[in-house]
Amino acid sequence: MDDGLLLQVYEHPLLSQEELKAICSLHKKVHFQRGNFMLKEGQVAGEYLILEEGLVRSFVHDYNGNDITTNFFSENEIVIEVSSLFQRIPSKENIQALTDCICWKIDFGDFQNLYHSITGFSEWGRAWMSQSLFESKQRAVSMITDSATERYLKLLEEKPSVVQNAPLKHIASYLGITDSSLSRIRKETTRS
Amino acid sequence: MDDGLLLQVYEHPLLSQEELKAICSLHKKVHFQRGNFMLKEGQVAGEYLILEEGLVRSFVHDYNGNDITTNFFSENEIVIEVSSLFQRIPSKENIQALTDCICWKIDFGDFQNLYHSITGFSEWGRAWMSQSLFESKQRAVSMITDSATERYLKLLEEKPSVVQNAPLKHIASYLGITDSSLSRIRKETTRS
DNA sequence: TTCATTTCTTGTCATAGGTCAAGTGGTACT
DNA sequence: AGTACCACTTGACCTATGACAAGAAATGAA
Repeated sequence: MDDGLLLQVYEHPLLSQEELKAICSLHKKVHFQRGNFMLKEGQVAGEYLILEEGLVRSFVHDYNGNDITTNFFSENEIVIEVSSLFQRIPSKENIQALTDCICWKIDFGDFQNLYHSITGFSEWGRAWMSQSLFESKQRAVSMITDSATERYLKLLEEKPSVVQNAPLKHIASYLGITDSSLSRIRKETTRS
Repeated sequence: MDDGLLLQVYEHPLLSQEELKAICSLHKKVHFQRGNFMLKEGQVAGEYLILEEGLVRSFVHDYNGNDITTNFFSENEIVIEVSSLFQRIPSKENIQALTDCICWKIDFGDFQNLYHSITGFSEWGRAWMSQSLFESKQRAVSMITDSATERYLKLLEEKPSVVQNAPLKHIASYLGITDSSLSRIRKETTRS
């Protein structure tokens, strides 16, 4: 099994080589085509994915039916809807492949067994989730303190592959602006 | 020990009465005076609190030195800086009592012992954290889809005690607007 | 009670970004 | 080749909210 990627994702001081092997062996390779949904709102997530290749977004619908991109997932990242997976409730979010994707999948049941039998794994999981929470809070603060242009430039720096590969309208809704505005911002910031 | 509050907070299908007792017995009552800091940026959190009485806020500083309130904690809520506590890193946030407070405190070491010895407790913790993550993501979406007035009305509905007890400037920075704007919004929406 | 300080309100004016609508270029299907 | 549909750009105008500044009202300390 070609699991270099997984070893990197699960790297944690409390996890031994044997434990890592056990964890990795429960992942299966899966493919998604551009446009496919990994999770649709209303479904209960039964697994999560580790993205080896491709670009993914999550989004919700606002009351006007417009969709708001809530996150982008790039290579080496965990693609997951946490509330649905861990609280066993229907997802409010959709998760969709923006390009063809290669992923490693692990089922919730297998995950649970590891989580409750390997101390280091539950530590890893908690650390991962606290990092996600931190990033989410940062996003909210950025919406308050940064201008649209600053938010765009930050995204460009932190996830250049998103800016290069995602349609402008998805990037715009992620940044909290209209696509017209993003088009103007891009024009301004490119001309240098 | 008067632990009705704690029993309510730790309510979870996988936790037995004995386990709940063990968990509650590791909490100690502590008091804070209005204005006191429960955590300052730069410190590593060594505990978390359950708020029995009072009102608390967390905040960060933006690059102009202004502070941005990132959250309010009301009675029965867990007052915590997740990243610092679980990743053992210095906090970027401050946590401060807005009124005199009565809390129940549990130390990180005691928490860890429970977390790794009681299956239901690690499930409870994960569920709690995934709920926090959900709320944080909702906040980011609300910043995008809702007007300032709508955000204010939502806060009023969800946490009326905050609107009644927190200074206007903290509420304003939490909502992502200036205090002048909030003052006008309040005037508009009150006149009914 | 007085003075100082903070909190909140209100006014005027400025601006980032929204709305709506038209236009261009690309891609896919028939 | 023609048609339909996206994705993106651009223009003209509008609006919510910010910036700044001056009061008023409340709070707290001496």
